[in-house]
Amino acid sequence: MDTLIENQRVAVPKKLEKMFGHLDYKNPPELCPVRDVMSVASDQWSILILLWLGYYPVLRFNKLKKYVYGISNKVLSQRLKVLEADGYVSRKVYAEVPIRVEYGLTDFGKSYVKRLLDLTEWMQQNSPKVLANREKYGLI
Amino acid sequence: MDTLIENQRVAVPKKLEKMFGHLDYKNPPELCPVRDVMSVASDQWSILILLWLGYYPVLRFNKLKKYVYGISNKVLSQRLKVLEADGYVSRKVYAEVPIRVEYGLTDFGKSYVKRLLDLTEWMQQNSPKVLANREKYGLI
DNA sequence: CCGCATCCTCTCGGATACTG
DNA sequence: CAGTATCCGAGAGGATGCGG
Repeated sequence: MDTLIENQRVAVPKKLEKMFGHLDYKNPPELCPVRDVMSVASDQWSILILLWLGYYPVLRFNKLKKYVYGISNKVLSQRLKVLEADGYVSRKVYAEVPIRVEYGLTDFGKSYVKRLLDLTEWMQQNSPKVLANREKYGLI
Repeated sequence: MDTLIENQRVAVPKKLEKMFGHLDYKNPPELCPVRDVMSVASDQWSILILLWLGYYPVLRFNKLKKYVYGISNKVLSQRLKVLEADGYVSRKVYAEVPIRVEYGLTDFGKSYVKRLLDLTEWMQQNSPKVLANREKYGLI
């Protein structure tokens, strides 16, 4: 592009170059797999679900609902279905009475949760700073 | 808790223990700083904005709008305001005519984008797998 | 050029009740 | 117990036009 040269690039170019092949604004978003995958994997509720499933190897529907505080039946089952379809979550049904369904992470899901934990760990460590920033910003 | 012992914990306990102090379902979500910070920092549009600002050290409003393909005026300025308030983004106004406004990352923002890149890099590498999973799931 | 104000649409998500 | 079905309200977000 003509204007791309206007600005200098930051110093971590390798990663970025690779990333922005996909995020290039000339590619319509519906063709960008990263945005596609992201829309599922970085959804607020999905993150919480995945984290809890990372914590407990196996959780049943209502247990999960209790842990993912505030989530509704509808959203929980929606998210679980999508997360299963995308390969993060496994679902095992036991034909007992009453029925028992156990959710867990696939190996793929575990590998994602590992990354996710790095991010949320950062958030946890830095949340005081963010809240302080927000405070300060409000006062100016 | 009584029921916490029912399931075994996964093998990465250190990180998780720390995390789940905050994600404990006994803490209402509005008191959980991680969920709070996350709601801004892992928003779909915010991620794209931050990534582009990580790519170019400085971007003006309309340039940014072009790169973050599909975003509207309203959402872009909303997100920028919040991201600025939370300390990720810097905003510099030049009193020229016509006015010029330059957006960039703060050091804090850069440290977050670094983590973010790990995640999106994972997504980029694994998006084929996700799409394949999704495909397969649909066919069953 | 930046970005707010307005309007209007439309999807997401909450609550509840019900079934295999 | 594990969800689905239905209804409904809130609010996110798109489009546009204007003002600083």
